[in-house]
Amino acid sequence: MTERTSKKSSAAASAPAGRRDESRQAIVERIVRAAAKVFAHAGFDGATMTDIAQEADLPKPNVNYYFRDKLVLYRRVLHDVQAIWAEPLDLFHPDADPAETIEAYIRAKLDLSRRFAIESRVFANEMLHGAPLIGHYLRTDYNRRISRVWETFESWASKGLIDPVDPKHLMIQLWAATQTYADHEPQVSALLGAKDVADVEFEAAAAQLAAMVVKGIGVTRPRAQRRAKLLG
Amino acid sequence: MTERTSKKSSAAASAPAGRRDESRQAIVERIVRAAAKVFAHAGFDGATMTDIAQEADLPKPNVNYYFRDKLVLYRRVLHDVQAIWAEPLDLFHPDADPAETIEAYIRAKLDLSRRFAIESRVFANEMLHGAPLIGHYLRTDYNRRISRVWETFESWASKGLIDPVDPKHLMIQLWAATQTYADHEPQVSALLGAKDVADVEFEAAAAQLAAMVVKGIGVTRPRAQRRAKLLG
DNA sequence: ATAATTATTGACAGTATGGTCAAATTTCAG
DNA sequence: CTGAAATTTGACCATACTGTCAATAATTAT
Repeated sequence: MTERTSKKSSAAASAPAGRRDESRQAIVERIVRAAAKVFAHAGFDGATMTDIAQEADLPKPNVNYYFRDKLVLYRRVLHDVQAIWAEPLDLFHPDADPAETIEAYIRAKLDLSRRFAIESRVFANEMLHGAPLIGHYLRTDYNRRISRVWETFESWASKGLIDPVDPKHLMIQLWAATQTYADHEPQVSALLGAKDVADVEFEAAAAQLAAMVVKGIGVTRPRAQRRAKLLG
Repeated sequence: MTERTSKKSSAAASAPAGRRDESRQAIVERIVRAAAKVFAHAGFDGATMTDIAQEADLPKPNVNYYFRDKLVLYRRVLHDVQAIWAEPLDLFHPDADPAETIEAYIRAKLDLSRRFAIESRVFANEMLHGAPLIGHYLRTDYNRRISRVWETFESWASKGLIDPVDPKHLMIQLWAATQTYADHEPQVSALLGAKDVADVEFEAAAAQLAAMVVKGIGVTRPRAQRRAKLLG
């Protein structure tokens, strides 16, 4: 993810022909970061290239040099965002422990909300506007990836480890409950009396949500014992 | 909410002096509805007055005749939205039944998501952009109104009717879990294999969420009996 | 009827924004 | 050192959008 100097066709090595690749990477990343910030705060239409350039501390045409137009830049941001958010789904395995898995998932999602609040908002914005760009991804890759989750819940239910629940609604609701700490920050902060998202007690949120869900879907819990056996 | 012909200062009655009040009301409402639709789909910056006018089937300057500028129109939309969403909070009373109340709240919120998906998205958008306009409302009126909820949970917990939970996190998470059906429609639809929000099984979503929460926070349930007694 | 008030609408001015260009400037290969 | 490729940047153009205006029409009070 850092080194990408792929095909050095002949010999020599180093950069393609005109500039230190390192700096280029750094600049691109700086622009993407700035763009994410601006997009998150203002939405696609509200974000101006001037704002993004300013945030990246670059003259405006320079941004256009690295990203042909605003849409390309937005796509790039969205791509990065999407990659971040797909990961916690992989926690679900048919033979994983339900309580542990659910708790880990909730913690992972809440952790992302805390650490990547900006990216979360970009994603939410895209969703709110009908997902014109990532709609296809949702209906293909994402759906494929999450099908593992359905299988997992089916397996758990058939083994009697949990109540029979519709995992789809559960996952939708968990997604929402965890994202909201980033996406609805003003409301969350107002309710909790916190200054901003950095000031929120994520640990408490995670613990309570996990406990409620685990208990609420009737997870049977041989957790402590099994864990002890496996680890010690 | 329909009739509003308040102060007819002198006698005669009817309109102020130049036009049928009825038509005016209707037109204003048409504009607001159109604006909500466009704002929900495109956000404040993405929405153009031209789009709004077109959606309302009016020439553009006519919109500006009824609403001085875009911001005033947006404020009006936001005001209506906010009024809709505050209501379900009033379900919470210290001596109400926890299971019934929570279930009713969840159903009410999900029903709003279904019936007022557009308005929900306008609200979400405002929140996503830092709530520049309703931030103050959140920190004052809304916070005052929701304080009743905290008292209610405290009362329930002290009576041993529920586990001791932090109602703030619970309400935040419930809010999110119910709003998401409107705000993240593309994702929800993709997961459920539904065409759109109208095609979603809200009944299943509500029932499962309510059951999970009620069980998850350890609500003791004399519900069926008490209810039977009260109703005859 | 007549004047006053309210509403409608085509045309337009002012501004903001996205994206381009061409002239520097820097970097590197040979 | 020299030329080619890459990069930087100020100036600029075309477009889109907001809000206004003035001319016109509809409506009502007197």
